[in-house]
Amino acid sequence: MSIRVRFAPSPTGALHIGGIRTALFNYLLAKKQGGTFLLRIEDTDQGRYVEGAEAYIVEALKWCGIAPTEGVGFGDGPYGPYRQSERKAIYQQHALELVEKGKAYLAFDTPEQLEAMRQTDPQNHVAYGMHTRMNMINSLTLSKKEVAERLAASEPHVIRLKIKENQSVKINDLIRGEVVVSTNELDDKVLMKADGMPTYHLANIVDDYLMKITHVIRGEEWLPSAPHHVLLYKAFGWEKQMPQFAHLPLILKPDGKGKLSKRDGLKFGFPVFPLAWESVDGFKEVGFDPKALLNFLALLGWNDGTDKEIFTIEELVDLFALERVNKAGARFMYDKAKWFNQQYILKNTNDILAAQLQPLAIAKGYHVSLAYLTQVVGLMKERVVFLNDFLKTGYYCFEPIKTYDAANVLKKWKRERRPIYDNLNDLIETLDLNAPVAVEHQVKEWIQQNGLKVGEVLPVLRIALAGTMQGPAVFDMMSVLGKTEVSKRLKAAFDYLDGF
RNA sequence: GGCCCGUUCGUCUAUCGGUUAGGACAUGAGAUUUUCAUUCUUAAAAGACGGGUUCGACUCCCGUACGGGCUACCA
Repeated sequence: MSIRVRFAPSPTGALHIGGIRTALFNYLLAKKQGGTFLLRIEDTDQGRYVEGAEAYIVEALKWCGIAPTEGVGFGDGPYGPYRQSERKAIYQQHALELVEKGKAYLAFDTPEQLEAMRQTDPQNHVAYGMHTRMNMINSLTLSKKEVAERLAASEPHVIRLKIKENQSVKINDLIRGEVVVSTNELDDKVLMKADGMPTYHLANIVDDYLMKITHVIRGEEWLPSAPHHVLLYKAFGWEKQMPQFAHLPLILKPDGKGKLSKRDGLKFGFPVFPLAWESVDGFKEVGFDPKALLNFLALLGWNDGTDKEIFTIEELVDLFALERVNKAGARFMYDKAKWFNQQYILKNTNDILAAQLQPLAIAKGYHVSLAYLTQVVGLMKERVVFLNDFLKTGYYCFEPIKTYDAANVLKKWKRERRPIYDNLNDLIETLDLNAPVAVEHQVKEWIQQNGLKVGEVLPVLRIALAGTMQGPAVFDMMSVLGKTEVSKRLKAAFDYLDGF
């Protein structure tokens, strides 16, 4: 039987990289085993629903290249609908089934009454459960008649799972091994809310069962409620169909203080979203290659046991194994993420990079040929981390110099030499700039003939061509820029330097 | 507070009882280079602590400490 996994985010905003990694691991396992990866939208909290979040999730998964093959936004499938808000009746029916079986009960307590219960011992958290439920207002303490009356008056109520005492619940986690918890520690979780919507716990179990999910791969924050989930499977009599669990280690803030959250992007100054959200740039906007992002995320909590760090998605699919996922949380380090991107820039061919760069160049108003972009890529590749950097640090390949960083060069610039420099410009016009090695040879010869030093001429040329002291080899820049542009820039720079 | 999970260089990690504890990021130094970057060489850098088990423990067990998660009619 082929496996079925699911990514089930709640549309409360943008997905962050923690969610992406969860989706990635689901994707990898599904691909590796030839199974199905589906997207289910868990929109059961009407209060936290955010317009556009669902579309964002779909787009983000597509951009990352880990698109599900079934579910919301991906053509649905045989077990729809895949949006929980559209399955209300199913949950209602299942919750009632549990009530009838005596596994769950109705509770009419008001928020004030719940608060009063909790205040009976403010030091500790008092839970609604086996120790307290008989003091509360529910179908366990009320007579059948009273319950019927309250129902008839459509009094707000929830349905809670009735946890039996003195039992131990075992979770066999694929990553953590066996985790055992006593039911005495468990509270009577709400299954159906007063607004008629299910809670995560009920919806999740019912859907995973109905959608024939075989592996639940989710974040570690769900481990504490896993016992409830196991109990729910038992209550329904679905033990044999119960999926296997794998709770992933959390992705932590760079300072290690807590799990990474959506606000941390602003706080620490790096992207946490795949795509821009509410005017906060995502990895895409910053210039990440999604493949590099995925590669980085895959290594946050997983490795293949070797020193290898750069993996294609195909390799990840091939090598992935839940058994090799770590247990401890991993801090998100932006520097390492950048390094991965740089590696991807370096490993891509100039043609591929140029093609990726073209839309960005056009967006910036740089209407240049693909051939030219390919040359620029070759020139700048080794000093760039993001695709956008070609356009930013390499702007002088597309437009005239904006500012000259002439401070260092001025020491070497001597006004009386202007005629000699003009003479150099004349020389350059006679050369074939496409042969940088030869040009270098000839220019150096010229430098010698004029009694100058390489160290005093090249910096001047560099400033003239790029405006900055940093950058590619001077003669390579000449080759890319072309004779007309080089000549123009030389004249402009000489004039500028003369102005001091 | 309670429950659960975790703990190897600053960070991500390898090691599945016997290693000079390896790699990568970041950092320092050097080489290459007209500059920057790339590349290469190199340095510094770790098994939280205390008990066991064992001929032998980073590895297994227990405890402590520390960290994280959960503790909602949120997911």
